[in-house]
Amino acid sequence: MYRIGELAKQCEVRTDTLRFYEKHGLLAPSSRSDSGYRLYNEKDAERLRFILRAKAVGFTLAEIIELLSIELDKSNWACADVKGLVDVKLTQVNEKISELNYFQVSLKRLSDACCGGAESAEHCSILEALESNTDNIKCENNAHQHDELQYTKNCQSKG
Amino acid sequence: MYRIGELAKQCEVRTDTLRFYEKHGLLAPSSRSDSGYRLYNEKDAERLRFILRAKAVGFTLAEIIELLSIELDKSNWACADVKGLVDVKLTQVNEKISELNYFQVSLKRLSDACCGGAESAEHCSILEALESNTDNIKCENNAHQHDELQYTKNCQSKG
DNA sequence: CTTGACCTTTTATTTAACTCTAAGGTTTAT
DNA sequence: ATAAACCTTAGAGTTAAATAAAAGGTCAAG
Repeated sequence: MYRIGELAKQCEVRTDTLRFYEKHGLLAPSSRSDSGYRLYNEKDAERLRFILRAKAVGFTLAEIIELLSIELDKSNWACADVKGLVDVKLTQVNEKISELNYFQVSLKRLSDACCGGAESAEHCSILEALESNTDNIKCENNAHQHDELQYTKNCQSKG
Repeated sequence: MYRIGELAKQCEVRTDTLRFYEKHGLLAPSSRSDSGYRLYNEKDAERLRFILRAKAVGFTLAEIIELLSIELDKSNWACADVKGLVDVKLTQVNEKISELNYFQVSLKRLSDACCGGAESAEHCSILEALESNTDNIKCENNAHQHDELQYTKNCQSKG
């Protein structure tokens, strides 16, 4: 039997987190001491590790509650149910990755167009792109005179 | 001059959002009507479009406030400052992508190990992986008997 | 026997970016 | 003139997952 602090340390979470999980129906200690302290047994600890593993692959707590309800009643669920949850999450993750990839490409394009030097931002390609249209970035090539390495490298490659 | 609803429609945001931006210092209408209605001019509209473009490449509102303060006082800032903001954001985006890629790979591995059929979840590879260790997934190959296509395809490829 | 670490509870705060509600004033079209 | 559509304000609610704070009880060591 572990007290809350012991289980928390073992699984590298905070005691707050364990109380939070209890309040939200993810994990309750199987007993209490005479003085009201939470007492977790090995099965509780396993359940916590299940939760943490599910979190580590991207599930939200709400989704983990679903997984746990299946886990505790496996014979009444099909593989299709479990795989369904995974696949829905996979789709969400892929969508988020797509969005971030778009950010990544856009930011990279902005960054590459800018010399990044000590020159005044008056002709900064980044600001100009945000002023008009991100899709059509002009390099600040001839806008300010300098021969900074990064600038030369970036802007010459744009023709 | 646009009233709030007009500008909102033009830029495909809600009036609530414009009031929200005003409260948070991103965009204030340059004047008010006699009856207190917000009146936005073309410059205000440009500023809103700047905000929306910055949002579209992944900047938070707090970061956009920084960008706007540079935009309004360009000559006192250097390209390095602007590019710095972009590059910091780029790093954050890349980190987030890495995390999501890890989720993606993990979920894919879970999904592929599971037959996804109508069989009982009692031997579901996904649940078993979450019970013990996500890194070492066993296929439910011989655990339940069936010859579902997906299952065969997935699990045979694992040897 | 007291100090400090640990435990209890309830309630509030955090972050981001809105979104909604309530209660009421204004404009426009019919 | 009246209904619909629009505008005003202040303030509360939403989501996710904790995290913190306040006020107090418990336990082991010295």
